[in-house]
Amino acid sequence: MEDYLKVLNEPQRAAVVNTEGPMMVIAGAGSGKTRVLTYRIAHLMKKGVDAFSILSLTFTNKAAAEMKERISKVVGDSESKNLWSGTFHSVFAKILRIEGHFLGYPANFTIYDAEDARKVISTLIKEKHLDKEIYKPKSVANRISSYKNNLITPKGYLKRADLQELDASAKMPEMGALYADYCDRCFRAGAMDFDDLLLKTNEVLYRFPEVLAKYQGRFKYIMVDEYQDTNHSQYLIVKALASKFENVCVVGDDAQSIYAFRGANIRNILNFQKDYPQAKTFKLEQNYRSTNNIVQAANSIIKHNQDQIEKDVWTQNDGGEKITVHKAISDSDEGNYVAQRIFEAQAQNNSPYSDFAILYRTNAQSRSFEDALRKKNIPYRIYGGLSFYQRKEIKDLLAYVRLAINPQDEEAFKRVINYPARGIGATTMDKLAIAANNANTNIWGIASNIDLYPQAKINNPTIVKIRDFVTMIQGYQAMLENHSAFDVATHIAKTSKLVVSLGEDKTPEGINRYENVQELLNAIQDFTEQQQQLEDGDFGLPAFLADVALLTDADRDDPNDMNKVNLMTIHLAKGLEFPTVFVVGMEESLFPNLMSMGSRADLEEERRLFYVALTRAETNAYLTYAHVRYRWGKLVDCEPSRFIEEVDDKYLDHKLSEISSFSFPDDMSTSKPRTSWRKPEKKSTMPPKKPLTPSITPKGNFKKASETTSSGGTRIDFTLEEGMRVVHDRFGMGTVVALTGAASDRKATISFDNAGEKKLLLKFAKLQRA
DNA sequence: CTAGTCCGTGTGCAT
DNA sequence: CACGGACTAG
Repeated sequence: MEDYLKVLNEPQRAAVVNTEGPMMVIAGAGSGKTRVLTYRIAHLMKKGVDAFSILSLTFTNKAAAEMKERISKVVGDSESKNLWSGTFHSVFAKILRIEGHFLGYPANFTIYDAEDARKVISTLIKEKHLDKEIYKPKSVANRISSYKNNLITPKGYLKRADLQELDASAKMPEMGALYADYCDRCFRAGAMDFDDLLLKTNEVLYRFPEVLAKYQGRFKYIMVDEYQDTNHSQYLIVKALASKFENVCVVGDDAQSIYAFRGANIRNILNFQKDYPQAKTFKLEQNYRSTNNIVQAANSIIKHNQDQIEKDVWTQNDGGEKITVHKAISDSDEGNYVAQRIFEAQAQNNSPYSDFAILYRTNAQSRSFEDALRKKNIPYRIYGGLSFYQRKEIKDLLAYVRLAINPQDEEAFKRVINYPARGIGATTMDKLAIAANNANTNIWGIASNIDLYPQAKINNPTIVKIRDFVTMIQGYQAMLENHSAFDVATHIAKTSKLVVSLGEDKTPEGINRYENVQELLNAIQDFTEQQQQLEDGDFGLPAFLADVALLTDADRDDPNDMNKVNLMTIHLAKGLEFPTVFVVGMEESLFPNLMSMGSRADLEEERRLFYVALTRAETNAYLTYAHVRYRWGKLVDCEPSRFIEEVDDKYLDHKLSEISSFSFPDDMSTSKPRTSWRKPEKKSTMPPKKPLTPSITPKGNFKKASETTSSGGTRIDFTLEEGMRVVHDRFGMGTVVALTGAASDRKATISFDNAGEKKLLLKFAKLQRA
């Protein structure tokens, strides 16, 4: 048991031991915030507070899991087990599964992701014959989302003349009706979207005093991380839950508020003192993460913002290297430069690849870095973008699962009713939808009682097909009770013919899709096994599906992904740190993004984003930009970002790319030296670069799941024997203990060095000989 | 009803 | 460029 209080500095210790009453911790970047949160919880528990009465809200589920692990090292496993921690969305989804019935939702309600939500909206726009050029589904969705995050219900909307005017002046007078219908459709499908998870939590807390009392009484201590990124809806939940004991501790940094676009309200942190006049405030200003050079450079950036809480981030760390600024010729040259730096650093210092992070403003920028890293055989992992669970083939299979669990789920129904093709097409779907609207029920209500709705005018052969489909889903439903998630999922995969039809596609993309589905089944198998090992585990499919929609790429952490270069957006990098960070695409209209250059507030948020990016670095930071880059499939000229100039020049080291051997493609007239770079030119200390070929690389179109490595996944091409050493994609190294079954049912029991003993189906497990 | 093809439109970050 | 939606031929 470590003496945790000794390893803390003065303000950190004060924040940990001050357990009673409201308090706010303003934590500068790298100031040991996580440590404070962790030890504060541990400290509470050592004082005898039951973990059961502590609620801890973090930014990612992964952060929550890590925190829990660290806490259990101080107070023990059995103590920390009952701690409630996770993201707002996951914690309150759990509460809504218990309390949602007060609002008329089933416990197994579906969580609609952004795609589902947009499809519902598109359907409504079509049904209402609205002009989809004006009512763009995406902007309608954004508006609805912002209403919800501000707790404006469809009824509330009718009272808000200002909002109605705003929508009317955007030529969307039907916005209110659309919003109301959208809510109805979700409700009749037994579905909540992401915003509902917060909105409905508020609703159930405010409308049902007994529910409020239950959770107020339970959560005696509440901690909220990244408070600067909470929106109004989240703010109200915290306020309601904390109002009995008022032991609420919020931690944040206004300088790192980067989620205004999804409703985060920076005033939540700025006004905390007003909400709780007796609140104590602690400031953590000593940075332990970065070199002095990086800390000071970051300070010099954020100074340009007007809105902020005064603080002085400092460090005792060494000065360190200056930040390298590099101008690349093109986006692919930028990729090559970064890959080359990583290659050299790796060769010289033998640093692990995972020490490096490439951070960009937009997901679309990942391409050139993937290509460059792949060329050099440098392993990497991409976070975000199209995450695994958003892939079409994955969502298709999960749609069957969703239907089995909640047949009311209309988006799932529409997704798979005719996939694989069963002769139920658009015409029939239209008839079903109309019948559902008329009968004020959902599509499943019609389909499962098709005989009761002759007015739907569906012809007999089609009725038979619908009945077959319904029977199939009901069969799945019946299995849920007493079968494991893996059993049901494999059964669904087989009998729905989905996997068969995927397997027929022999194109590289098709094979990829097939493998992704196998990987999903693997994940379900892992889940089943893990749950079976727990004494109170729930290995059913509903438990698996419950928070699948809320998983992010950061939460999927495989041992095998350990030693890889990290590629992600700056947003996703929040809360992380790396020895070496490349902030790439430092160009006007990319970063700051064109969309954010309209107002001071938006621009300040971009600047905070830059601050976040730079403060991820521990020892080395690079800022790179390109002279020309492919955007929308076309070459465009770029100007260096204003943010580079905003960094105090004494912390920077400018390096210019040798352009001599570069010849522009014919279609580019701009061979004029566009040196808008006005800083005094310093002689580059870098070794002269090799002549560059303008590598307009052939687009290798293989982007698999969230990762791609130079060595593709290999099927088993050797004979397994007991005692053999093998490597698994996720579990790492292990020894074969036993082999059972035959053919496609052949299983191996493998004792993994770090992941314990697992029984794996060989047709799924991608094993390699060690 | 299906499957294949073309066209046009958008790409900002994300629970 | 890349995806989804619309259109058209069987």
